[in-house]
Amino acid sequence: MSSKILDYIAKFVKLDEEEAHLFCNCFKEVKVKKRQLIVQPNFIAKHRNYILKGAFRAYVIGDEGQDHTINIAIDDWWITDYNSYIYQQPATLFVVALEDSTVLQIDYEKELSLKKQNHKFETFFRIIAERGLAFQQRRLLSNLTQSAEERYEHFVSNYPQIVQRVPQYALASYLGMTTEFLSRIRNKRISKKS
Amino acid sequence: MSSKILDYIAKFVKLDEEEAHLFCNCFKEVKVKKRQLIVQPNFIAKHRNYILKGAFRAYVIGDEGQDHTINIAIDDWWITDYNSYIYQQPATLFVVALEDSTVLQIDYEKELSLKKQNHKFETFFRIIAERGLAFQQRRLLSNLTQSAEERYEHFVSNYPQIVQRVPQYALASYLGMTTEFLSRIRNKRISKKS
DNA sequence: ACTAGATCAACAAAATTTCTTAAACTACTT
DNA sequence: AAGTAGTTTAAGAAATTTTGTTGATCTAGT
Repeated sequence: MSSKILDYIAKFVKLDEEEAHLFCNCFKEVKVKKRQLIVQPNFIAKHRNYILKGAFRAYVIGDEGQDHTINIAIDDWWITDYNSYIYQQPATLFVVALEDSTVLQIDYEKELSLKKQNHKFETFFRIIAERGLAFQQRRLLSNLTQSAEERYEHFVSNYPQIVQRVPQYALASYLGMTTEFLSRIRNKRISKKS
Repeated sequence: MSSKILDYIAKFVKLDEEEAHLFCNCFKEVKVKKRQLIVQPNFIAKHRNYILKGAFRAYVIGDEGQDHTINIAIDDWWITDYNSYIYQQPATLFVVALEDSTVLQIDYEKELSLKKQNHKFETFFRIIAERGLAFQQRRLLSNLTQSAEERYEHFVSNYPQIVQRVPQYALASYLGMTTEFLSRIRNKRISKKS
C-alpha cells in the first residue's frame, strides 16, 4: 500500500520489516474533496496528515474577518493545526483542501503509542518536529526582514511547484500581502523578463 | 432576539417568561456560508440546528462515491446527523449549507439539561422527535411505493417552496433518482401544462 | 417487446471564483 | 514636500466550476 510514506520515513530512520508494517498500519488513507475542511475551529484536530497527493491551506479568520494563511502544503508535506493536535485542544485554524487530495492520517493516540514503544519512531517524530520548527523560523524571519517582493521572489525560487499549483489569493495571504499587490509584482516580473 | 424559535416552541408547549428566557439562552445564532459543512463524517455532531433562514442538505457518500441525500431542510426546520447527535458518536453524514444561512444551535449538554430540569422541555423535544420520525416514515413509504414521477409530483405539491430553492441535483438525489431523469420529468410536465 | 429508470457523453447556461487594473489613500522615509 | 511600499475599494475580464439539458445506449422487470 503506502510505500510512499515508508520511503519518506526511510530518509530519517531505518526500519525493519515489522516496524515498517507497524508504522504503516497506523495510517488511514483518506480522500478529501476540494474545499473540504480537515480541521475546523472548535473541533480538536485528531490527526496529523501526510499529504500523499493534493494541496492544503491552513488559515485563521481574524475577528474582523481577515484571512491569514498560516501554511500551505502539497504532496509529501505534513499539515494539521499543531497547537490543537499536540495539546489535543480545540483548534483555532481551518485546514482546507485546495484541490481533490489524498492524505494519510495518523491519530493522536496511535502516534503516542508509536513514540512510546520504539525509540526510532520517537526519533522520527522529533526530526519532523524540528524541521517544522526550523521552517517556521525561516518563514518568520523572512516576513520580518524582507519586502513583499523579496518574499515572493524567495518563495518562487524555493517552491516553484507550489506557486503554480495554489490559487494566488492563498499565496498572497501566505506571503502577507494583498492579492492585488501580488498581482502587480507578478506583472512587473513578466515585463522585466521579456 | 430570536422570537422566532419562541413562536415555534409555543406551538407545542406554553412557556412562562422565565422558561422562555432559559430556552432561548441555550441557543447560539450562527451564520453559515453556502457550501460550508456543519456536520462532517468522523466528527461528532455537537449541535441540533434550527434553521432561522437558509437551506441545508444532509447526505452520505457511499463507498463507491454515490451521493445519497438523506434530508433537505429550509427555514423553520431542524437539521443535524441525529445518529451522531443523539448518541454522541462520530457522524457518518455531511450536512452542508445550500445557501448562506443562519441557524440557532443548541448543544447536546444544554439540551440534556433542559430536558432534565423541566417537563415542558422534555415534552417539546419528544414532540419534535415524534414528528421527525413520522416524517421519515412517510418518506420511506413513498420511496417504496411510488414511482419517480409520483414522488416528484408529491414533493412539489407538499413543498413547493423547497423545489424552487434547492438545486436540482439535491432534489433528484433526495427523491432517489438521477438528475437526468428528474430533468426529463420536469420537461414532460412543462409541455403537458402548456 | 414495453416500461421505468440508469448510465454515459457532450454540451449549454449560469454562477462563482480568481485575477487584473485603476484610482485614491496611508504610513514611512528621505 | 515628495517618493516608496503597500492597502483599500471598485469594477470588470477571464477562468473555472457548478448546474441543468439532451440524446443515445443499456438493463431489469413485466
